[in-house]
Amino acid sequence: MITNARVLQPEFIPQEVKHRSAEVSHLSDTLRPIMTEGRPESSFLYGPSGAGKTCIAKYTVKQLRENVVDLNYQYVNCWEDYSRFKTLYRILDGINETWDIHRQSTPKDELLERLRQYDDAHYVVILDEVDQLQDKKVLYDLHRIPHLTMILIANREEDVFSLLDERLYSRLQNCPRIRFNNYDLTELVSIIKDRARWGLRPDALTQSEMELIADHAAGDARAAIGILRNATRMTSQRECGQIKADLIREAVPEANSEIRQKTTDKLTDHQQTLYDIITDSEEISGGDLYERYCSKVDSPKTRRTMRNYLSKLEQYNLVVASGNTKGRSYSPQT
DNA sequence: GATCCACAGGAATCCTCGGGGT
DNA sequence: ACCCCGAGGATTCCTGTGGATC
Repeated sequence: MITNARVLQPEFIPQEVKHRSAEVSHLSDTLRPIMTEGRPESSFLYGPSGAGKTCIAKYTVKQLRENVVDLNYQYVNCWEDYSRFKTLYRILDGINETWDIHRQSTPKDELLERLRQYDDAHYVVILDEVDQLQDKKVLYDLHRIPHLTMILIANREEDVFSLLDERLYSRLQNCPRIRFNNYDLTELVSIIKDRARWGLRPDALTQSEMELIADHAAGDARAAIGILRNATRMTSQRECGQIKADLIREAVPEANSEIRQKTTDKLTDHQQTLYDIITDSEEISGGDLYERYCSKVDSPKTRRTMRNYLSKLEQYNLVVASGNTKGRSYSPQT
């Protein structure tokens, strides 16, 4: 049934993208000075998950690379490379300058210094999930690197801009900001149709099943492709040639928990314990939470550390906190 | 309204780990 | 073998906030 499994993978970038031509041309206009040896501004893409931000950023840079003789680029996921060191390391890695860097042994800001000395083709760096960066100052430093242009990506504008300090804010506040909205139903259907066309046998998926997937994905293309991928896998396991509606419905919770699993995998044992307590208890106050946490683990961390963990869980969209000071409570994200 | 309390979260400091240099 | 250094996590200390109580 499957003719090309690659197109069902989340990181697949298609040859052509649909429904985002305005965003693509806005971004490529911003980057255009590269072609004339100028220095483009950094830009900022924001919008809900699955709205195509990462895909469009990669796609646009890829297009540009096909038209420009020489252009380096690197994709950095700030969720994974959240510290200053890791971010800079990843960026240097994109221009093969890490061959002799051994973790902490390098002097302070040697990495930045090396980037400053970089004097080759223009370098475009995509910083995805930039709100997860621990140290926003690295953005300021990167901003001052010659030949380097950043494409910043985040869910919400204010998550990034509210955390910037004065200097950086004044530099970035006028950068092009490109807003991404959720896909509507027909757009999602046509995205699914393309993937099915590229990756599945022609009769594997009917129009009404595509609409069902799109409906469950609620505007989120990543979710839609996840559902399609899972439904496809389940269908082929049952040695059936066609993806049926009931299997799609079955694939929905699986796709959702797959996405959640990806984030909870990144939690430490202590964070996981806190998360479990919160999911078990529906809603819980900070004090009760700490008590239960202490009774569950051997050597509990301090209250302050727990608060750090909680704000991390909140940032990861795993829990929601309601209330400000006294009487604040935590509940699982629905 | 003054006081107390529970809590949030920023800043400074401490602790630990891993790797290099001597 | 020893010391030193930087990074990053955890802890300590602190200030601020808003509800509860008198």
